[in-house]
Amino acid sequence: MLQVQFIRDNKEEVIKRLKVRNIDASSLIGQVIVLDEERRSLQTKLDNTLAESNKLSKEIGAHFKSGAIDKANALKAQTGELKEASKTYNEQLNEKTEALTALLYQIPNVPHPSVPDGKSDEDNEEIYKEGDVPTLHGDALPHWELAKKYDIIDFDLGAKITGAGFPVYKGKGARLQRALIAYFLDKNTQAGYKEYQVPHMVNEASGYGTGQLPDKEGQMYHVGADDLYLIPTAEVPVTNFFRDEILNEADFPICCTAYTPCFRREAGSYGAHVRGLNRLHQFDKVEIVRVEHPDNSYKAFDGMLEHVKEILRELKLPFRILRLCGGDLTFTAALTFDFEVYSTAQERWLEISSVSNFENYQANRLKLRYKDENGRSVLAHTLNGSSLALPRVLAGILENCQTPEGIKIPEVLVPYTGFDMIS
RNA sequence: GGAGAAAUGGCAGAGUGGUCGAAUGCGGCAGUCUUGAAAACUGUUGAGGGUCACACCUCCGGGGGUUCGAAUCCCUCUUUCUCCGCCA
Repeated sequence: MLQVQFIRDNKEEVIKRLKVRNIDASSLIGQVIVLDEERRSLQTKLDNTLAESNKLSKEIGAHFKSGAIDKANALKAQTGELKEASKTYNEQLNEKTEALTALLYQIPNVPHPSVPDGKSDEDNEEIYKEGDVPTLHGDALPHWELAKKYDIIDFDLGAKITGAGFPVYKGKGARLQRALIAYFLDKNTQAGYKEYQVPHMVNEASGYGTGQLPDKEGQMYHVGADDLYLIPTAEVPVTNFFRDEILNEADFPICCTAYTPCFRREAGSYGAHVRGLNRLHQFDKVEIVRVEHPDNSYKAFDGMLEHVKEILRELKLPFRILRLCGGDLTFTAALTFDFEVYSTAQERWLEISSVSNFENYQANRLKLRYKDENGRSVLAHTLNGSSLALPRVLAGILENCQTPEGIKIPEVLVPYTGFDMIS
């Protein structure tokens, strides 16, 4: 969430920049400022009451010690009123604080100045394109047909044992998945990201920390008996490593990578665009997460883009990069670039990576800070990106690398798969 | 799953109702000494709110309670450790 202090100091700027997201936040912002003033005024009243009460208690103690029981009891009689007052102030203060927090949760991150206006994904700006779209043979198939033809992904079997959106990978398909995971992790660790294996369920506090809760509750699978959530992305457990931490400047940069399955309920999304691997309830992803000094976060962001580019280049997949417009930007991000691979057989672009800088928006929820040179606690910046999401990369490979003889495995993956052709 | 013990500042560890935001040691930082370093010595060193700055307030695993007053007593939750059971 945004810092109240920041909102107070930059009221007009915040409203102006939130307009890029097509929202008029002026009323929300106004309420925040009023509530914060009320909150602080109550805090002062409470503090003063408590101060008086503390003072009396000390005097009572002193009187008891010196044997002046009468004086002590006389003072005791005075404390009741103060106690009542502080109780009332405290309740009011809690109400205000809760109301303020609830409001702050409703305000999305302020977009970076470079974020273009726009309403939907159609307004995203293509800023980069690389790779040649292959010319496929006449019988080219979409990946779900190829998956069936070569018996490498079984959607029906997944539906039988679990439900729609939970595919079973078989034989060379399973091996190719494992190869991609290993390859991505190797690329990431070579680039300086530290590898982690993390729990696939998180508690409520972690959900709040990265912003899945309270708003997107319905998008996560919830295990009621133990009140845990299946992670929708490794971003959640990894970023929450740093919840309530105070780092040193020397700790930067912090670069993490983790492979996890990702679970998403994706309620209400059906139709042609979710066919096959395009949208799943469970999929695999290798994620990169960075915690950075605010001065360095955009440089780190560029570095992440280059890193993802390098991987796609090695896989020889045609891709483009989009700068998301205000309307398509996720709630917590200040700037997001999406990577899309061109699916030749489907004749459409598939999103395979999303790289975002959250600036200090997540850090404020997480209370993730560092000590600056003056010894002050300052919020750090967090960033993350997919490097990469498996299903659509797999779809891209299957569709773009198909030949009449079979699927030709990209060269860099062959050491991982142990085969160069699926036929 | 059953029985018991515990949770205090970066770490270790005192503190069982008032003068405790908290002894002491280690670590960190600054200084003295030194050509420099080490050692020694001196000082300093948790977080949040609040203020122009002070003052002041809150925080001793989380939440609630008793009391004029709680790190200290009570309830509850969580976590850790030991023993038993089960188990990949």
